[in-house]
Amino acid sequence: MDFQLNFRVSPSIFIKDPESSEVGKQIVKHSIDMIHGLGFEQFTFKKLAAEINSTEATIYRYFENKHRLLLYILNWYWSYMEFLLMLRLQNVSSPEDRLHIIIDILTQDLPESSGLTDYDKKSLNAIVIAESSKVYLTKEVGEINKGQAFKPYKDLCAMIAKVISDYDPDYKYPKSLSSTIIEAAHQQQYFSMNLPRLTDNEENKNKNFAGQFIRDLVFKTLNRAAIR
Amino acid sequence: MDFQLNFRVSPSIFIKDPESSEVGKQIVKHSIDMIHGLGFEQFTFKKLAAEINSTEATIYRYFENKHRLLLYILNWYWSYMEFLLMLRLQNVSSPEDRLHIIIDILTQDLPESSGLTDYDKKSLNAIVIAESSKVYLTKEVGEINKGQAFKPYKDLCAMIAKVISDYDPDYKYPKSLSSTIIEAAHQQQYFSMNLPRLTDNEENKNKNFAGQFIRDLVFKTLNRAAIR
DNA sequence: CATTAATAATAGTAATACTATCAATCGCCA
DNA sequence: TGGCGATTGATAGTATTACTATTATTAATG
Repeated sequence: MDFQLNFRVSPSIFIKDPESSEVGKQIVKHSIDMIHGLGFEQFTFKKLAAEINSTEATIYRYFENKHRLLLYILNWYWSYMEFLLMLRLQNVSSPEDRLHIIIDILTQDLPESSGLTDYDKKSLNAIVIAESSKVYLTKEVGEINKGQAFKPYKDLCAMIAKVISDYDPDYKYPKSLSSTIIEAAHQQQYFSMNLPRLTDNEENKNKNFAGQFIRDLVFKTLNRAAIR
Repeated sequence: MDFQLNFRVSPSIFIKDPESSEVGKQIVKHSIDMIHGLGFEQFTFKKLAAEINSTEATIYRYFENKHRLLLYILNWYWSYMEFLLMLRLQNVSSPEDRLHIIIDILTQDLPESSGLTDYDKKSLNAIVIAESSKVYLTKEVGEINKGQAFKPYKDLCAMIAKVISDYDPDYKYPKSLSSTIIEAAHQQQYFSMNLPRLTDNEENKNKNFAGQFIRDLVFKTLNRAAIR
């Protein structure tokens, strides 16, 4: 269970590794809560510094700007998701069952701290839903991408795509379907909460609406491989 | 052909209607080009003022802030899309054909100015792909939504959902499928250009990749209604 | 021609997004 | 124990952003 070892973020994301010191960990931990509370736009390093009783200068020694910090958080999340998937899929051989598990993980709240970390999972979940696309929807995508900072996202996407292909080897768009369901999982949750008329979950009554929608979508789209 | 008449944005979006004056039109027109060129984050009212040889103060008389201006642009776009759909669907009765047309419109570039407006369609298209989700991914969604500012998006979504239901009356998620394909159309184009490994359009060779993927997805997901 | 409305010009404020400097602290090695 | 290096805190400062306010011009209307 060497998750910590597995979590190797590209050093291009940070200036100094936040895992390497106590302040660093505080920065990440509290930024998750604050970005959730304030929204990414209203979140500033000054406010974060006040919160952790440190200074802006210190935070700038770890991250170039708040966008990189968000990117770091998302990298952590994507790596964690891949880890979670590996864990939950390890004894499941049927591609169909594997797909069900993947969809559950994508659409349900993160499991409460299993001791691995002390990040607030509710906040992290909310950030992923509301802020994650801001991480790539920037003019700097190209630069960031060169620095390998989207690798964990691509890996996660490739891993899911692999299961899709195992289930339906003839399907032509495994990676696009994979990125689409990852993003749709966030979107449909966000819309359910904020713009429910863009969904069929009006009143936002159904807790696992996104999961049901995506499950239906995926299994109608794919044809189970013939059993040899 | 009373599109101009049809385009009624909720007044909560602007302070003074930009359609009501020459400066107003310049603001919108040039902001589209500049947001495309600089990206939304780097775009400022100061830069825009310089571009149109006006002042910040003047722009602030039209829009409270740049987010509202982006919202205005997107409102225009959503209304325009609905108009385009109505136009192209008016003589098509088969739900299947209607769906094909919808997917084409969602995934292809906007048609070059038919004289209706002088907005640069290339820039507008790029903005929609790269910036549109920022319009709802904000802590102010609730406020904005109360002001009816997402009505054109919801209308567009409902219109597409209606065609989906005509094609497959038993399908349970017409609106979610509709919002999902609208968003996926943008995403898959964005990923093809910037993070192609999240798609099956590596090297970004295929010009209408997003269209093909979505077409496949939609028609596999839906079951054509039995003909009575 | 007078009145009004809109804009330009200018100035100013508070907050943001940084950068720089230097002193205090802490761990570690000699 | 004393000193070295590395990290952080404290403080200050700059350029830019996101506005608001004031007054002078200009244009449009009646």
